[in-house]
This record gives sequence, structure tokens and C-alpha cells, in this order.
Amino acid sequence: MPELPEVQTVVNRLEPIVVGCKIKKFWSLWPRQVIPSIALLERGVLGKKIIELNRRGKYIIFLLSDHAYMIVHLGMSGRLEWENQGGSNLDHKHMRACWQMQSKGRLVFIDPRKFGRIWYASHLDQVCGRLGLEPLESSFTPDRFVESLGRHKRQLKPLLLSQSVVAGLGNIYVDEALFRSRLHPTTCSSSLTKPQIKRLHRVIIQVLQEAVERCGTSFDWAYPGGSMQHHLQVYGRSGKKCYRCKGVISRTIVGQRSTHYCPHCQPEPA
DNA sequence: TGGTATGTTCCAAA
DNA sequence: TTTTGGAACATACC
Repeated sequence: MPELPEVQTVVNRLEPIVVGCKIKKFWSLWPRQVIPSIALLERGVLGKKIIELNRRGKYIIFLLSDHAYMIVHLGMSGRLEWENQGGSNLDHKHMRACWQMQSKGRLVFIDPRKFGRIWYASHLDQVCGRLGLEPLESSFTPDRFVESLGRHKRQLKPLLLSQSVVAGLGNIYVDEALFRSRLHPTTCSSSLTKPQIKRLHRVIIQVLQEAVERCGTSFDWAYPGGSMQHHLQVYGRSGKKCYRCKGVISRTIVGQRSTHYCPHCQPEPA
């Protein structure tokens, strides 16, 4: 379930519950998901209190009482859920890790596809150091976006998915942002005019804010609870009528990812 | 059965 | 050095 709005929704829900909790036990049965290792993460977090819960891009960041970090990325199918003690004795089918808190209650990590990751790190940059601008922060200004985009010369869609210019966009919201800014996904970043870049900057913020307000997009078993799926304009709408021009939404592959766009509103670059 | 899936990383080639 | 394309990771659904 993992783009910025879905991750923010998880953080919003968990923050009031887990901040202040002291970690009593940790287990994981899938060593590849835990970095640098299950033993080192366990040594780092046991007995530590969670001081803050934050988000950076698609990463969920636990600040611990010794000022080190535990960081979770949900991958394609990961979920983090809180369970009060005795609430459900039934373990989930795809439970991959669990944090037992001293005050009763536990945090469980459920991840069918095992693409999620859990880190223990003394510095945030060890995990998040290569991330681009944070799109819902005031530091995401049109000028900084222009400057960050200017360092690359790539097709827009793969560039926005790379996390290196803007952090947190994924396949759904890149398609939505490009549609709303009327840019074809394969447009070369270096060919954009300043007004086009400023419009793209504006719609990225708009789309992400709207999705956060709607608690993200829910369209299958992986992530329940959101309502943004009812307000998407191109993603998942191939073959249907464009809301703007009444043409037909197309689907193609760009950078190995399924890509939805309106050929009329987002004309292919020359 | 084969195609598809909200993500990231590594590698080879250009 | 930067960009691009392919494969890998692993599982579920239709």
C-alpha cells in the first residue's frame, strides 16, 4: 500500500498510539527484510522508548530514546498494525515481524510479498540520504523543484518515480500528477518550460494533499480504508472516457511500469 | 495458466 | 558519469 498518502495515513493512525511505548521484544522470521540484521536491530531497539513517529518519502521513521532510528518501508504490500493485548490471538497469515511493547499491545508488520524492509540506523541519512525534496513540506518550493529537476535529463515518469527529485511519489500519483499538468509521461525533463515545471510542482502538491485527506487509495486486498480510488482521473481508467476531453484513456508501459494517460490532453513529445 | 500488481536495487550496456 | 533496460526479489489475485 505504499505511496506517500498511504504511508502518511499509517503514520497518522499509529503516532498517538506508539509514541511513548517501550519496546520489550522484537521478532522476525525473514532475515532479508531486516537491516543490518535481526540480531543488530534487536540489540538496538530493545528497551528503547519511541520518542517520535515521522515520515520521509515512503519511509516510516521511529525516533528512539537513544536518538537512533528504526525505519520501516512497506514495499508493495506491507502493513503496520497495532493490536491491543488479547485483541487478536490469531496471528496473521503473512505476519513477518512483531514488536511487543512493555505497556501491553504490539505492533505487527504484515507483508505478503516480503518487499518491505526494516532498518536500524544511528543516522537517518544511512537510509534516506538519497531522497529528493519532501513534497508536502514548505521547503518544496517551485524554485527548488526547478533546480532539482534541472540536474537530470530523463523521461518525466521514471524520473519522478526515482525518488531523487521528489520523495514519495509512486505509480498512481505520478500518473495523476502528469495528467493534471497535461504532460506526457515520456516528456524529457530538460525540455520543460518554467511555467510547465511550476504547474507540475503545483499539481504534485494538490494530488498528494487530496489523497492524504482521503486516506489514500484502496483498490485491492493490500490496503483497506482509503477513498482516493474514487477520485483518480487516469490511473486504472484505460479504455474509459477522459473527464476533461471525452477522449479515451490509454495504457502503455514506460520504464517497466504500467502507465495511464490521455493521448489528447497529454500529447506525445515531438 | 499467464498476466498483473501502490517498490527498490543491482547489473550491463549505451 | 548519467541514463536506460532488464532482471530479481516473492506472493496473491483474476
